[in-house]
Amino acid sequence: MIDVKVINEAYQFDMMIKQLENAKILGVDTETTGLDPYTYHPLMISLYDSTTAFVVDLLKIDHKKIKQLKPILESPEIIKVGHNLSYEWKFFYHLGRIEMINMHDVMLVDRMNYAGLQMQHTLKAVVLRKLDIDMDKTIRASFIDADINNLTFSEEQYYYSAMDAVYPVQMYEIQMEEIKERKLERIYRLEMNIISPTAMMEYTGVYVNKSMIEQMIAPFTKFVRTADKALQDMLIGNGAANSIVFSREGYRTINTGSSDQVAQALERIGIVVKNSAGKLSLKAKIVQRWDMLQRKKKGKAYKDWDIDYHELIEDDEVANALDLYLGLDNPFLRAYTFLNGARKLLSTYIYGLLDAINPVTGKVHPYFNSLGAEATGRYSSNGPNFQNLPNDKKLKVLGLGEYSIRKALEAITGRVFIIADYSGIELVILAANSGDKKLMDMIIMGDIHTEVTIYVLGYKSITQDNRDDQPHKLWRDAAKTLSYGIAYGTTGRNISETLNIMLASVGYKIDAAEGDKLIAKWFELFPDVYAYLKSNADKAVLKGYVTDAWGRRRFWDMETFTNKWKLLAAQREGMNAPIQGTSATMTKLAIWLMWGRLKRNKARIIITIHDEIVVEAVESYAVEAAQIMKESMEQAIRETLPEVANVVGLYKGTSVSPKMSARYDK
DNA sequence: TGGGTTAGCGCG
DNA sequence: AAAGCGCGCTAACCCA
Repeated sequence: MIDVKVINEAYQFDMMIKQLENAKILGVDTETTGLDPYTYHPLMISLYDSTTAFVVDLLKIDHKKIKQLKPILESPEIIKVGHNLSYEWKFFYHLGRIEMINMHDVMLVDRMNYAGLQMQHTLKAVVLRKLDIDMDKTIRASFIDADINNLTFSEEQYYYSAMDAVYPVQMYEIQMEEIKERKLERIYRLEMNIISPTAMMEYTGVYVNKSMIEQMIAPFTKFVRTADKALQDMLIGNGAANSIVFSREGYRTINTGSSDQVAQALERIGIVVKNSAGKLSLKAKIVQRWDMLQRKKKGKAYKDWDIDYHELIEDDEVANALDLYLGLDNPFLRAYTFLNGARKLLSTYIYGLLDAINPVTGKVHPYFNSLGAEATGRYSSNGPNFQNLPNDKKLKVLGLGEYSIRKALEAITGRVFIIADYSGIELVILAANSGDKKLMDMIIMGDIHTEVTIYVLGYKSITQDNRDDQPHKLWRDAAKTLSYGIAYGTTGRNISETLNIMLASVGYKIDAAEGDKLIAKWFELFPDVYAYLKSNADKAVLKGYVTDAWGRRRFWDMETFTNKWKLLAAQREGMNAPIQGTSATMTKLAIWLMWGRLKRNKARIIITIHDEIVVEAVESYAVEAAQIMKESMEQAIRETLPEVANVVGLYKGTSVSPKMSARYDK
């Protein structure tokens, strides 16, 4: 039985501190009324030094005393063990400006040790697997939204809070053993190190210009409403309506937000768009493919729709945008896909972003889950997701190019953003890991995509000088898609479908078999890449895991391989995982390196998007910060891809190019 | 009403 | 029938 000591008087707290100073290992857990440090109320701190479990009752202890934990939590001698420690990190930083170090996060370690196996990583799930203890969550304390004016804790609640610090300590040795077995020591250190910069990123947040976003509501709503009304009128006028519903807002035949309803309505008038499984689908890619094929068939069984948006729509702006959208020929599909795109931006990024603004800081504080993509090791972001904000091009295609979601993210007064990214890093990794000298040379010396355009697609008119002009750019984009597709384990069928759409305007058309030939041709050019990808596909299937440059592993449940499709999926995933994993490792290392060098009060890492790192720095420090970022990112390349160590110097400023971006201009 | 799933789409 | 990798979010839809 664990000895639990409740701390509710100051002298007890002081005695606890004395004892903990001698600890070697310390379990850490906190209880609060919510998830957001700026708005929640702290309730308890649980600490376990492997002899005593302390529970500090923060309803009774002065929060100023939390600062006394600083030497313990910041001690490099005492290892802090907990579940999802970025949460605890923010807690102690917020309440005591404590920067916890030397951590072992049982949640992250479990994600790393079982990457790809789709397991649960809650404390309850990990404790069940590692300690064979079933934590009873029904008795356990939950204090979300608790009314602190009316709150006292029961003995049971103290006990169960204490256990949240105890179990992680009991799992420590077991997990360390697993790490050793898997040879994950180096990745483990990196993942634990970046807990601090990750937590700080979340804590710092990003200022979002609220009024800039609010100004987008009216035009975007207009676009959605107008396109919706046009589509309704077109469906009704052409006999696709089963019923018409009148309301205060107007009339409608279907809910255009339902792709199912739209697909069925279109089916009624002979517009039957199906995916390869034969199911009705209105996915953009499927729609584009269908539209292209119909264009070819014109004059046969194809009904030519004579619809003029300008007759249906009063607003010229919307009608003009609809005229051009995606180059689709069919006016129904054009209206629908356009509507769908505009609606997505309005709901997810305009309203979504406004909802996410923190009432205390006025900033948005997304979570950055450092092993969110647990299969490959990449970060993910949520609440809101800052890794998929639409770029300006997307808005331009919709005819809303005068607005920008990304530009609404602004550096705070007196600071600037510095954005540094690895460009085309996945192909660099592919070249380095496979040892394919030819691919590496093409990346470094010339332009890989232009070369592939010439040698694989057989389009010879492109040169380094004309590559950005049409139609050459079209071909180069197709070559780029082919190269990245290959790194993802693509198939001939997929390549044929994708390239046929991309190159439709120049009359390009190949079938699946010809797609296979293109892939084979690509591999003829880069034979070492073929051998490398093949060996990873084999490893995934035969050993059940593959490794990245630092030994990061992705696993598969080999029992599922009796299913042919799961086996094929594992081979594709096996080809890609070491590439994505190495890229993730590289970016994480860069984050760790710059975190150690950037002056905390002058520069903060605020966002990471896979191969990009954004820092917010005071203007006078920006040049120095940019240099530190550049050096950190280059060092990260050298330490993850030693093969290219001598090469990096050659593309100083291109492959690693911190761009100064002064978004602050008030 | 509330949770889980599906379709579709945003990003690298 | 399934055939490019990795994520998260919204709305619709289904079921209890």
